[in-house]
Amino acid sequence: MPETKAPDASRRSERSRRAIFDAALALVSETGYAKTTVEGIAARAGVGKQTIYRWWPSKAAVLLDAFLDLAARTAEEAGAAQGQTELPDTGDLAADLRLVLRATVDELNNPRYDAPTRALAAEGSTDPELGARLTAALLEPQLQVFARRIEAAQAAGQADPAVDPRLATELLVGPLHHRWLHRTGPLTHAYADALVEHALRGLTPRP
Amino acid sequence: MPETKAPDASRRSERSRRAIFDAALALVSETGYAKTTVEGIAARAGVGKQTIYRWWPSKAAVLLDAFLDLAARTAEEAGAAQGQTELPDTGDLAADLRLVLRATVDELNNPRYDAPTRALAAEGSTDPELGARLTAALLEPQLQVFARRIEAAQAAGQADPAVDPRLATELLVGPLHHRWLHRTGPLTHAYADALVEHALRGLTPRP
DNA sequence: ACCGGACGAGACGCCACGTCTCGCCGGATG
DNA sequence: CATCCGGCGAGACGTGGCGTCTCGTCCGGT
Repeated sequence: MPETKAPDASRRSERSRRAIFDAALALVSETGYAKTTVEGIAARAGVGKQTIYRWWPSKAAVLLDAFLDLAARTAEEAGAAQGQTELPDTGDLAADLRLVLRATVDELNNPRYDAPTRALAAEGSTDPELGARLTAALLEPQLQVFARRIEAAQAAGQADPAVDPRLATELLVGPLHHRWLHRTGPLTHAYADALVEHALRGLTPRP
Repeated sequence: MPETKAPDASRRSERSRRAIFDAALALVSETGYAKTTVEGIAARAGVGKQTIYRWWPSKAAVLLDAFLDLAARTAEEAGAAQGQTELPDTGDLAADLRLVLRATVDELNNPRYDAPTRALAAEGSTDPELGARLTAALLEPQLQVFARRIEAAQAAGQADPAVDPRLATELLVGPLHHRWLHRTGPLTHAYADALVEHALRGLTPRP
């Protein structure tokens, strides 16, 4: 059963694909995700609706690919060919974590990223399939940056080897995302620094 | 300018209000938030659409009030007259935190709460006004439970008095919500316990 | 030169939205 | 007890986006 559908990807128009990405990101930034429609994206991109529905199942899927494309392009021009494959390691764990966490703060505060990220997080929390794609393509690589740096610190004796690097990562990123998502307080570099310090030191008083 | 609208709340039908809450929660649980419609809620509740639009601005607002009503009722039958005003204090900070965090885990794992909570979190992350109401009515009281217990621990010398109780709370709740929202791993009592331990102890190795 | 399939454009039925207009009914007032 | 006011259930209505479809057109590979 060939599922009655089989578009030929080799014939796909790169021009249309890019135009759709640009239109989707622009509309979401300008008018918000809720008011953005597939028809609107198609019109802005100068593209037929069918061209969108041929390649994506939903508005959210379009935005996800558009955002991944944006992230890949900005990452490419700002560093190595691939995403954030490498991580800083100056030998000072706290300093390195502060650096990356501050960068995360800046990213979440950037209006260009904030609106699409919120929309995708919202959609992903409701739609498990989209959420899985979002996590795998966007969130997981970012978490790996922290986890690998922490593993290196463990090997160097700078961090407790008994701690699961994954849990340690969530201890840093979780509060940050929580405060951002629920607008429960300001997202500042100072907050990122405090998070690093307390995650490393713990809350128990020192003798 | 009376804004051309002024429904008389004293004449409101309690019967219809409850029926709308029941219908909204049932439909969201059965068919999901996305497929739930205002028309569907009205039909299921045996109510005119106008009765819903007279009292709520949107589907999300209805669900929020319905969920608050549900939470208030279950909290009332399970404890004091008001919400979670009081918190356990056995003198053992770690044990008390484990208890509350495990309860949070159970709540997020309960399908009856999971679906509406996800929907509200999604809507609230996109709609700032609804998000503010959600945070104030639901999230903030829960965070206060942790914060107050931590403050008491600081007064008793069980926790570092220099740490902001609010930040300490986020250190516990943030990772939990993060893992739940992005389905990034299993939500278990063991995870709650590990969170408490590492938040208290920190990641730095002990000499 | 040909041919197939993606393309832009837009028509189509469908459905939920949000507004409106009916009588109806219930509980407050005189 | 009679009156009246306003929320009530019901549903009609215009609007607009959804997702599918059918056109020619155009372009790239054979």
